[in-house]
Amino acid sequence: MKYSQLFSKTLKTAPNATDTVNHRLLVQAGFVRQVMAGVYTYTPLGLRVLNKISQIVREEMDKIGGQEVLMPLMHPSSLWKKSGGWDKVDVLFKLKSRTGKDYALAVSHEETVTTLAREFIHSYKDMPMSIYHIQWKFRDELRSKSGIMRGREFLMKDLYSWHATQADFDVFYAKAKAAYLRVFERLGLTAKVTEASGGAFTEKVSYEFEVLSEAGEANILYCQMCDYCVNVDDIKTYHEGDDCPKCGKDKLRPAKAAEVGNVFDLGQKYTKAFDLTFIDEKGEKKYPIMGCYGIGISRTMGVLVETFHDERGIIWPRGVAPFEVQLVSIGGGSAEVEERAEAVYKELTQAGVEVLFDDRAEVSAGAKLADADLIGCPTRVIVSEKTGMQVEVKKRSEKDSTLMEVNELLKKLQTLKD
RNA sequence: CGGGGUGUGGCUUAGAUGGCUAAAGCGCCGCGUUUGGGACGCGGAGAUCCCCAGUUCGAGUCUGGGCACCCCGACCA
Repeated sequence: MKYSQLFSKTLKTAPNATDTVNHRLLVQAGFVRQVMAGVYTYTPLGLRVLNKISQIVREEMDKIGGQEVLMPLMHPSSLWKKSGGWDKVDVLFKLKSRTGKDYALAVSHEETVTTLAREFIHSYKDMPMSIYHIQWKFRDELRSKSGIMRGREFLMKDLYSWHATQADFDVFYAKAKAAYLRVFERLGLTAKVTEASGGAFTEKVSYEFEVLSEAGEANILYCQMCDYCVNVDDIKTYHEGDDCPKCGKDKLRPAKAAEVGNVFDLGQKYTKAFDLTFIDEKGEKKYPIMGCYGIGISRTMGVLVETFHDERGIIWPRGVAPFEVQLVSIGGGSAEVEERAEAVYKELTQAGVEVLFDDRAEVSAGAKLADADLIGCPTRVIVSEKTGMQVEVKKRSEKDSTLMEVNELLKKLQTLKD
């Protein structure tokens, strides 16, 4: 992609009315635009990141046997009346059709998915089964905030699983937790498995995946010697300074964190409410055990910016960057530099490298470098009169740059991929 | 939903006590000079001053109502 052709452009002056780093940088660098409170448009640049996060999540869900589906945003009110959510869920958006019928916008998809599963799950042989989708959710928050970290509309991956026995559920639950940790590791984030309440979903303990962040809303207590972590807003048993209940080797420390994922043991709550039954080996009719597992895709994008940035801009981890390389030509007056940069662009692109090529001839070197830092692609490549037949390569996260041949650069990029 | 704040070209803002053609920087268009950390000159386009009422000879400015956005809190399937 050539910067001159790119739909979005960077802003020189920071946007007004942005409370958090992710909001300011994402707007300034041109990844998102706010449409109204808590609702955002993702530009081509922003959508690339969202898609990369989705893809990593998708791969890990597929690995544990999840099958991707796509369920709708708009639901009939009957679905929500059946579960009680129509009256109980205060953040539910409700709407009326022209003929006066009631509909709801998806807060989540337990109702829809359980209804769907009734069609296909009839026997213990149909389980374990898990399906997921990546779809927008709507929640009528009293106050959205923190940029894309708490929107009224947000992208979420939600997976649902059904099991004939609790033991089978427990096996899958552990697999799902492990998959979540792999997702966040691939995203470059350290997520703590955190004990929390099940909210309106279940009486049981649920697990949240929390990333330490000042922009987060969760208050957690965690142990630095082991992986113990608890959400203190939900579970008030522990206090700051208490000995770790798991390893006992350290005192619990308080921190702010952002919830990027969660897993719930729903038991038979929804299978009973929607009368989803199966026949077991003995011919007896039973309700499956159900689990649900969410990852906030758009929130995670915000958390990534909160986690990876400096005073100049965003520093995207390799796996989620909109482009792997930002190629900058300096000395735009020179036809020779232009030609060489164009050739490097072609060579990298043809080798399968995703390149954002700042081909603007009339823009000063300083402006281009500042924009490259702001947008935050992991690798910056400069072609100028100084670089001769080589290119200057610098990591966004590092200070020093190196001159090298394009071939060397390609080899290096390949190594990073593996 | 309670409290506080803000609404002026695409963006960031200035416009005391009401007054003449609404100002600047950035961005945009044209011409020229520039090109290793946000260059410069000259010329130009672009504004229903959030909306609706009202007060007044006269409203971006005052009054009332509404809407939107932001912050703090509450809420957060």
